[in-house]
Amino acid sequence: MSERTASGDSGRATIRDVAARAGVSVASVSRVLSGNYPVSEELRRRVMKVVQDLDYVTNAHARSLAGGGTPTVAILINNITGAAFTHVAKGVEGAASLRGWLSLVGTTGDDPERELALVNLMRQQGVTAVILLGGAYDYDEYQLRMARFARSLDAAGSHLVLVGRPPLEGDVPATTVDYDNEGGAYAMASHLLSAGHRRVLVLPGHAELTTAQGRLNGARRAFEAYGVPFDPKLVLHGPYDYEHGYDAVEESLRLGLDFTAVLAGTDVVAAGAMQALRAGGLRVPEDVSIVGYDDIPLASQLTPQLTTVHVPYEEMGRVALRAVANRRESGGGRRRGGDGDHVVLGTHVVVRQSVQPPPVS
Amino acid sequence: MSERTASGDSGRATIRDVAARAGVSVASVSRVLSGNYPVSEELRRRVMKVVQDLDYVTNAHARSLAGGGTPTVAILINNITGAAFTHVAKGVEGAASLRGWLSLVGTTGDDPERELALVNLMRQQGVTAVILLGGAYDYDEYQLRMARFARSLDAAGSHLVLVGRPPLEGDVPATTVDYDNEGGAYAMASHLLSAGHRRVLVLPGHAELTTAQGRLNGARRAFEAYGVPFDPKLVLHGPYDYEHGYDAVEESLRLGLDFTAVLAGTDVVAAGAMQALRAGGLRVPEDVSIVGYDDIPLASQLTPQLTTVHVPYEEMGRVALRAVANRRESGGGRRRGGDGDHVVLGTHVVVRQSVQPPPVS
DNA sequence: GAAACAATGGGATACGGTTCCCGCACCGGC
DNA sequence: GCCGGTGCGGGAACCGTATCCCATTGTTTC
Repeated sequence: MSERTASGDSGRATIRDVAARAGVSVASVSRVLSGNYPVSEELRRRVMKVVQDLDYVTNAHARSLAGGGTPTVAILINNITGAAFTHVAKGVEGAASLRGWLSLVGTTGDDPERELALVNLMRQQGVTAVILLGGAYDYDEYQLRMARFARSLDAAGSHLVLVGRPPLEGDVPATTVDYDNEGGAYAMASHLLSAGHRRVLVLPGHAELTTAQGRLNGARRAFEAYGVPFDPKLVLHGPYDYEHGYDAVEESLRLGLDFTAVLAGTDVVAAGAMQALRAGGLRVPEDVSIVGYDDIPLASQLTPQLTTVHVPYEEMGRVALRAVANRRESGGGRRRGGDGDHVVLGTHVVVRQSVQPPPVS
Repeated sequence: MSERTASGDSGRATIRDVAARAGVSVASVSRVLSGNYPVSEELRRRVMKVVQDLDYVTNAHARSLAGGGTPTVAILINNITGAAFTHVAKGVEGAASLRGWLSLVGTTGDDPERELALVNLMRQQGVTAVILLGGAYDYDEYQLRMARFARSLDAAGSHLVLVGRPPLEGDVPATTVDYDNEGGAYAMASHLLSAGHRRVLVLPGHAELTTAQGRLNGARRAFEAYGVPFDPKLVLHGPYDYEHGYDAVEESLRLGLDFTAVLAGTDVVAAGAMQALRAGGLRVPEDVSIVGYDDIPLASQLTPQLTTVHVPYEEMGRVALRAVANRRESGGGRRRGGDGDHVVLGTHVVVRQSVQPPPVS
């Protein structure tokens, strides 16, 4: 009881403690626990007994230093409580733990500094991949920044995955999992147009956000396809939140803008817009129709239930993780430019109750 | 270029590579990077130059093996996309990264097996604390199970934190961060009673869930205090989701149950209930009043805006992390039973627009 | 019956850092 | 001019595990 193998020792038990107590070598304990080496039944029993007595678990840090270790993915997200991308996180986490992988989570809060710090922190952790969630701001510097991340992670044996943003230009070692953003917006706008709406208030989101740009483009293309003039004065940019939806509609009503439908950039914005319409004495959808984007649970919980664009967020998360896993299994070779580097998932309109033909004036 | 210090080497650069390239010892590089040892300006420059050239980051696993390492907390949650407890996660993560700590996230999906597996996985990772989020099922086995977790983590130098559930009985090394659940329900029910409601449909949640039990008890106590008979037939148990709220109310209307208000176990349940009332041709709050619990963003986005109980979820997360940090700084001594082991945060009613006196019949 | 072989356990080393301990150089004071 | 002190850099011993390589034992084959 004088040695450091004393069972009452503070701190956690080591593999040496187990070996000593079971009267076997350290190597044997390791082999019993790994299970990838022939071991006699007698030895296994002896070791497992002690493992349970000591409530021993292997030290993950030591294990990964020595070569093994559980793969870990880092999920970087703007805001955990955000509506849509938490579903992506769920998809990633679910697929990861299905394989016994771990998930680290970091929130960037839209702060480039924090983003950089987190990427480096994750690089230190030796994560298998860093998965960046959510639309990006289309600044000039952005492409360079991401390319730097990608190369940096690649050099460290890790990998960058972009989810929900456009792919990087040039020969950059990164994977992108995207959805047909513009196509969804096109379909959604077409739905309004075919219902007879001609003057539509568009709330696409922040002008610099890639997501918003895509949604606006899709809508505009639909108008062109229908030969309907697209009025830029009916486009109001702003953040993807309830307040913006409310304020934008309230302001539009105050200014007496003429519109019979609202094309909101997200379901949450649609919820705010709907509330403002009601506050202004208008009925939805009898007086004004309204559609959203994302198809989060909220959409089917509003009254009337919201017609919106379904985005397969959770599936995107699963796809992202699968891409990482495949890459790892196939040796992570330098087979860039092939498929698999950029996956685009489809979107579709979910018709509910918030759209009607415009009232006859 | 024959040695493994060659710069074009695959895999990440090591501290040895940096040392060799800078022509200094490994110890010096470590000291420059740690910054906790006097180093000449000349040496610092030489080392930092190489660090940047090689884009070197220290290996977190090696570092924590050797003693240092960034503290990491594990957040275990039922469902990332769940409404209320993601805010706790946000609070934890925010407070953690403010200190440079990392957050691991795992989802249990209400599966005890997965919970156990995750706790062990986190123990392997040597996390500073495991933070368990969300109400618990009050099975007999539960207390024993948690006590085992607590001791197991404690023995490994880690610590268990329970958030949003009642504290463990007996001398167990765990910290609990709780909110005044029953008090909030009492206040909420009182609000309905003082508005004149006497027959209230109560949807507390699953009967076995500690959260639901507390909310039901609070409501019952309020009825007693007001001298109003509490009708058990008006209590419907079920999951905390939109569908349950909808179905429960629909069924109640079908059965012709007599009530003038709905006391929902959560805001999401209230949303479902509200929808079902409308579907049944009833107006809210003119015909039936309705209240929720949690005060998630959804509450103020419903029409009418929901009167509910505010629970300081994000703050609870911050408090949980602060408790862990304090414990760590003060040596994590065995000062159990003192304060700080159980923190209870207050709740309060947020009055909005979903409550009116009952209609005169 | 001896040799070749399969099965299984042990010793030693490597993984990439941190930190203790020591040495060297340069300084001022008596 | 010599000694003690101070400032700073290097060598080496760990941290806890996986695994390579070798030794031992029991078994099969000619």
